[in-house]
Amino acid sequence: MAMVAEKAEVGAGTIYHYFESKEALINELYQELEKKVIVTLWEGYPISKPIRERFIHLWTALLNYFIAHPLYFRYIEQYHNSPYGVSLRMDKILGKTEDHDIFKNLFEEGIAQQVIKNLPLIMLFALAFGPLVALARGHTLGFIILDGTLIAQTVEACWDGIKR
Amino acid sequence: MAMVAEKAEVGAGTIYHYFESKEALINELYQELEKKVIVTLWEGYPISKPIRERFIHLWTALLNYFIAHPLYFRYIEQYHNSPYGVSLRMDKILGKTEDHDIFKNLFEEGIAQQVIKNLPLIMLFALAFGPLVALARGHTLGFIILDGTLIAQTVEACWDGIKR
Amino acid sequence: MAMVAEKAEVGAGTIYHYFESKEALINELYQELEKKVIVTLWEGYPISKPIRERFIHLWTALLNYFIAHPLYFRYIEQYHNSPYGVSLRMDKILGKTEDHDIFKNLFEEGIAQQVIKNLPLIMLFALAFGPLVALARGHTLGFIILDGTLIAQTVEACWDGIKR
Amino acid sequence: MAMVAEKAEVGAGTIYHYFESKEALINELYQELEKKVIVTLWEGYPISKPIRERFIHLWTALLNYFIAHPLYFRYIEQYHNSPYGVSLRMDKILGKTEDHDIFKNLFEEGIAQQVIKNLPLIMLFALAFGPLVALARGHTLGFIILDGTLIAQTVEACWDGIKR
DNA sequence: CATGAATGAGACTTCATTCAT
DNA sequence: GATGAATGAAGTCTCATTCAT
Repeated sequence: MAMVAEKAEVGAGTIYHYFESKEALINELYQELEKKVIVTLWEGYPISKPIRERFIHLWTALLNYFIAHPLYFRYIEQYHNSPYGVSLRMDKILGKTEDHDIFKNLFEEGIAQQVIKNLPLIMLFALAFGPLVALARGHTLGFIILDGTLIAQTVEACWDGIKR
Repeated sequence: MAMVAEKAEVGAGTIYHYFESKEALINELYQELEKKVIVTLWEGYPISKPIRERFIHLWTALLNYFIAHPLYFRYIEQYHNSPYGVSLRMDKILGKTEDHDIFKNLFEEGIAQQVIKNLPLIMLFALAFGPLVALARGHTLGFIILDGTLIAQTVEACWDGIKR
Repeated sequence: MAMVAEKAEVGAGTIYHYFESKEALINELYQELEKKVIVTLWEGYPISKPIRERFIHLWTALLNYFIAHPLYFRYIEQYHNSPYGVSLRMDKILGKTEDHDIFKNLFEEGIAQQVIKNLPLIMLFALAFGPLVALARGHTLGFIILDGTLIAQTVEACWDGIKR
Repeated sequence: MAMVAEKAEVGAGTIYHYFESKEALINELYQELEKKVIVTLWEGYPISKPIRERFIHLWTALLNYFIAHPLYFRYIEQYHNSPYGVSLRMDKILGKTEDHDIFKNLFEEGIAQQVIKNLPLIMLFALAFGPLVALARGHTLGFIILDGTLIAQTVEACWDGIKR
């Protein structure tokens, strides 16, 4: 908190006018970032195009967003792997938050159209986002430098993983 | 450290006869776990079978190991997402540790035989292990219950992701 | 102070237009409550009746007032047992405040008439108000429920303590 | 806690090896003081003498103890008037602690022998200890200087208050 | 070797007070 | 006069590490 206050150039106590506790600050920041991600996903979403194209759009948009905002990505990831994030996680798995809905709907439609493998949603999430997160992390930590070609190849590979 | 000492039923200072610091303890424990994982991967490894079968063996063995030892998995994952893990990670990417070699060799052979997509190794790792980690985490946190069928389907999907 | 401002439905800073400091607020509130107590004591004071009857009136009126206004009592008691109250207390002992005067005069008259024990005033105060405060506290905290009979018995007992 | 540590000439954290929290420290200290008080009360207790003499012994011993240990008295009193003390108080009223038992037994015997007024125990406590506490406080704060004569007169007056 | 009491920097949080609007 | 955001010292507590026994 001391560091946050210093970066914000305010007194230590000032933070507590805006956030009830450290925990509240962490949660609210997470939710703010999540909203931004959702907005990004919807931008230019080809709603009437085939499943595959829509998937590629979403996946690519998400990865690009994380690449463009490495701090956001690190924060979201740390949050997910922290005690703060666990309760929220349960809700998400149960489909209570908006951002998962985009993918959830896409996957369900894909299954119905027999374009996507008939696997539990959670497996499809794992197949689609597991690699994405691994890549974003690798990029953030400086292990890979992702360019358009690589991203295109990888999203294609992910599609191969989930498509029928 | 106090809790570790208590669990170990030794005095707080005793730890420092065996480990130079908390950081050293954490690192050495990680390396110990990693060795165990490598041993597991080699058990029953079908060294002369086709790439695909070998991949399926390794992937399945790894996931099963994590499912059987959720505490090991949690520790390894936390370690990777912590400051302690970052330096080590660099070394790995550069191919300095054994466990990556198994996969590295497999992937390189697969690329050479034109069975596996010609992507940078790091992308293949992401495509293969990203989903695995996501699944293991979901299982550890109680969000999914993985059975043999589900695992078989998922490893197949991962293979679809990396195969040519 | 924040809570006071909220209860008063004013801004936090507004308090400082009316009171110089927290300490001043506390002291002024105490003095206001004390005035109210004194007014109560004088109500229906049987000025021409015997010492005993006057004592019983005052004692009973005071206890009843505290029972009727438990928040006032708690405030007065806390004040007395706080650093704020100590300086004021010195003055009182020295007879500088009005409310003690009522009792002081009564006691002095009682001593002169040889109706009350010839003890230092401060002992008489202790004998008369010590039990009263203990009772009021017990009532406020819910340990006793005082009714007219009990109060009458107790004031009689207090009189027994100070009478010759 | 900082001041406690300094007085004890130990580091701030050291306190927490001996007491789980500030609250625990406060409670344990209180209980220690209470034990000392009880020991004092029993010293030279004239167990086979009349009620009156026993009462005078106990009352005088208690007051003398408080006079001799003003810091103990201040601590005990502050404790009683603090949130820490309230829960304990309930138990006491219900007669669960030893020190009240001495007086409780004495009072009950006195009531049975028709030597003491037939009032609820809590009133007798108020009549006996209310003045004692007031005196001890006055002494501690320097408002009175108590000598043997004064004490003897006051305990007699207290006895007048509770005796039949 | 083993112990565990001691350390003290640093973490989160509260709160009386100020001051620009 | 009124506001309430800002302040920062001070409070309680934690924890990796040391060292005399």
